[in-house]
Amino acid sequence: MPAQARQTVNADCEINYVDERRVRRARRAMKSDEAVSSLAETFKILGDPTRIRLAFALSREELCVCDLANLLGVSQSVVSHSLRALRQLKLVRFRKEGKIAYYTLDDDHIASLLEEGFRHVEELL
Amino acid sequence: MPAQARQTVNADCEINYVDERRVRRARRAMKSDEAVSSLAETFKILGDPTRIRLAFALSREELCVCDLANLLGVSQSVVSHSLRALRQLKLVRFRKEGKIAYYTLDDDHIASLLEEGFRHVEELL
DNA sequence: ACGATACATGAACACTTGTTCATACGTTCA
DNA sequence: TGAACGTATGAACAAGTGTTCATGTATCGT
Repeated sequence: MPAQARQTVNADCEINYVDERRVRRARRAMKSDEAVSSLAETFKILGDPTRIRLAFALSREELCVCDLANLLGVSQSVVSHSLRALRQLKLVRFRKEGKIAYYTLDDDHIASLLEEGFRHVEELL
Repeated sequence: MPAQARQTVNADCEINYVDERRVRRARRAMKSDEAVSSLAETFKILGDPTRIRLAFALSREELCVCDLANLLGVSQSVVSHSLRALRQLKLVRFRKEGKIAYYTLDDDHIASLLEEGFRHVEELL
């Protein structure tokens, strides 16, 4: 047990068995607070069935708000609010053609994220 | 405009311009409700800075609860509660050695998810 | 056996979130 | 210009969430 271990201070466990090497390696690898909280917001937005279905559909097809409401079987208001959330995080983008707004995924990373996520959960069924 | 378009019914927009082909393609590609809500729960759990840092650290190092608390600078209770959430979704697993619980990521998909997610957000900084 | 340690958990609270309802905005068409 | 349509948004409420505090359980050293 390394001597420095005793330096670590935590209200609940001021312990002396801490594996300092592992902690230090983990600390060095850790991402910035900015990146972490930004990623947390992204995951939080995707942590909703409606928005997942929206994003997934938009990763395959460009669709307008009304099409999306029909596709998902939810109200136009829900779609609009949901799209706003996705828009604010730049997950989707849209173009307007007259009064119709056509949405698509803004980022290939998000499509990959969804693919990878579905691979994960489908493995557990 | 295809005739079937009129079949689509939605309280807010019973429209006739719907692009039926796109909607049908999207509907066919859509994942099952089970997969979607399961993925939503996974993202929801990861939609929190503390749990992201926990998961990310555990993707690099096997660590005990107290090490994690020290690493993240949070209370043992927060770590325990957070790990429980991750455990319930089978995102982490642990082994007990005496009174010490060593945690690791349970699934490579989750590590990929985090990597892909960080690539996404770091591109927007 | 006893105290200390490492971890888990339940309750309670402040805070956030998703949905609904109503309404507003911009565009098209007659 | 006015009505109908597609979309956006604000307010309000129920439901869910993260944190704290207190306490419980299991293990270790003495």
